[in-house]
Amino acid sequence: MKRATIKDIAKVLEVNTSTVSRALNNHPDISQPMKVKVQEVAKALNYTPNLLALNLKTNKTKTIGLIVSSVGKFFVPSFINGVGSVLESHGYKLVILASDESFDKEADHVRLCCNSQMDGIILSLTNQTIGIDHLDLVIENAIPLVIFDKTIKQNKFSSITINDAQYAEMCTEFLLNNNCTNILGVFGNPNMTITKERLIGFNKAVEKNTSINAHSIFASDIEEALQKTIIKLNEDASITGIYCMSDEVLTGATAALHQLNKLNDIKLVCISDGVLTPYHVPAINYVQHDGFAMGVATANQLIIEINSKEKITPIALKMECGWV
Amino acid sequence: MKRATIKDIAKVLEVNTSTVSRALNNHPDISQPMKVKVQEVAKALNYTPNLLALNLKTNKTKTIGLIVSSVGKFFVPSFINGVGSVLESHGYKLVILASDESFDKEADHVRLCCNSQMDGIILSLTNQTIGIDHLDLVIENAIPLVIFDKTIKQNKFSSITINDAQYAEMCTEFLLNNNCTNILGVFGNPNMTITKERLIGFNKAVEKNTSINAHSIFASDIEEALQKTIIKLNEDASITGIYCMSDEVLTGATAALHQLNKLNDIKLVCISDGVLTPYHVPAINYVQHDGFAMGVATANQLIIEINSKEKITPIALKMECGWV
DNA sequence: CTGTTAGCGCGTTCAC
DNA sequence: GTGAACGCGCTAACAG
Repeated sequence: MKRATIKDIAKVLEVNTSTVSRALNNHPDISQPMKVKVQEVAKALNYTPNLLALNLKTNKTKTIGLIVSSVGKFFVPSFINGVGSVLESHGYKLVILASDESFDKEADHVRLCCNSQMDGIILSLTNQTIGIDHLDLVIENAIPLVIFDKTIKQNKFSSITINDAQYAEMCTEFLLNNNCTNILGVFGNPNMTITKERLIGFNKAVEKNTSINAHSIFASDIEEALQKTIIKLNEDASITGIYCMSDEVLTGATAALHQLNKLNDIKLVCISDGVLTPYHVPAINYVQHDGFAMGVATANQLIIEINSKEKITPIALKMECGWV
Repeated sequence: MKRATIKDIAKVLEVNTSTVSRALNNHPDISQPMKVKVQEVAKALNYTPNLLALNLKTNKTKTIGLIVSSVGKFFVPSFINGVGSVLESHGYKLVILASDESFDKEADHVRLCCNSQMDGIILSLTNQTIGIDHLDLVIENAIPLVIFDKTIKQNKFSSITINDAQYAEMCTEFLLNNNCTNILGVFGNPNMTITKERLIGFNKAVEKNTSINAHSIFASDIEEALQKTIIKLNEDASITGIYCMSDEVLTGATAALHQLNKLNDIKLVCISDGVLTPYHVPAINYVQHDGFAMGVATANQLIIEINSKEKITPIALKMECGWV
């Protein structure tokens, strides 16, 4: 049986479709008895509004696009859950688009979001992205867009991040305060602003104290972090503290320590989303960069911008992170 | 500037909208020069087709709904990437809906998918779901739906799973072959069919050999797995092998072994998506339940059913898993 | 209070 | 080869 439309229910009641439409939308002009009758027939016919027709009419889709390099193990899943929980309560759907660290794909996805008339976009830049000209389309179409976590310097869109340098510095100082005089910083992909910022914080802490010996390595995935950490620790056996900028590199570094049987000799500290980190043994100190909370904040900002009538001035929100 | 429509470009060329439409769709009836002119104006006006109007016309949305308990750390992210990679190449968008292990939410999301006229649905049941009556709506609307991983006995929809009992048995036998005579099985939420199946496999292996002592515990999250494993190991110090049915409980069990300092004394084996497991030290043997591959298979099956003209007879695909 | 009409943007008859 | 007209399902402006 084909899906019922307001036309069908209008036919049954021998009234006009617009009457039905207004009755269903509880319009004040419609009499109570009529409303009741319409409701009944609607229920009997299993009527549900055709959202596609509504979309066309209102030029809204109640859909948000989330463009992210990929749905990895860390941070992003929590972030998605955070975004999802907010969007759901506002009746928005969330479309996931993976850019796979390719700038072209990122641009494609942005285009897709615009062409599909999405009501908003949430974006985390790839490590290849060095400009935001590809987002001009978004501005032309007046689609609210919020950038989170991985961003670059810009002032056209709101961004939700943390103070990367500050927390990296905090972590590094923790090592120094724990009598580590020779430390290693394990960083992610060097192209990312987030990496550069965290490196700045690391160096800042190191430079405060001239007696410190510091190394740093960059790794784009777990395996690379593992290999480079092993090499570094073999080169310099006197390293006693490691700062990891993310859960991903932490996983590699931890495996390296395991393999070298140095898990109890070297102090670890990291910036982590805090989901798996609590299960590290020996216990590990970390600054919690809560993905869920950031997802919630990002989604909320996006909703604000969507609902705002006037053009909003972009904000740059730095979220607070706690020490665990 | 407002978005251009075929009307706008028709006005510029002083032709009818239908001419423009046909020209853009490369209809044979349209003269070559006209096609060229239309293309040019379209480009000049930055024209892109309004997908919303097309959706209404064709009753298709090029959108697939993925309903999953939540986007956790294990398996699901890889699965999403697998699904996404296939869907992208077919021009479909992927909407993520989290049911949060609530049957009501699952039913709500199914309803949403139907009302939004999604072209297909991919579903993993919550651990509360004991029937599929809430999917009748899907059948009425003739929307292709594929169930993966967490399912129950049914014959209305295609399902993509693994032979849970078989691989659980295989894992357990591995322990027995490694001289473990007292073993512990760590399982997930006991409501899930997947848990029951894996328990069956575990028990089957155990029962083959009467001299084996076996325990089993059930845990719905990492923390519970951690706590219960500790208790069990304290109760019976002679346990020398642990089978973990998933990455999640493995994380808890590993933490327990760490804490009890038994990591090198107890043999671990598990069914894992194989993303973090390779970094376990000491190395751990596992049957790889590849999330990405399952995502690809599920998406492919869904595409087949979407493209099929006739009603398809559901298949129940059991994917092969490799031993690592 | 309810009916009529028009239109969202596009594709598709059926004419000419 | 091109134009006119209609319809997808729904809402809003205008009547009465």
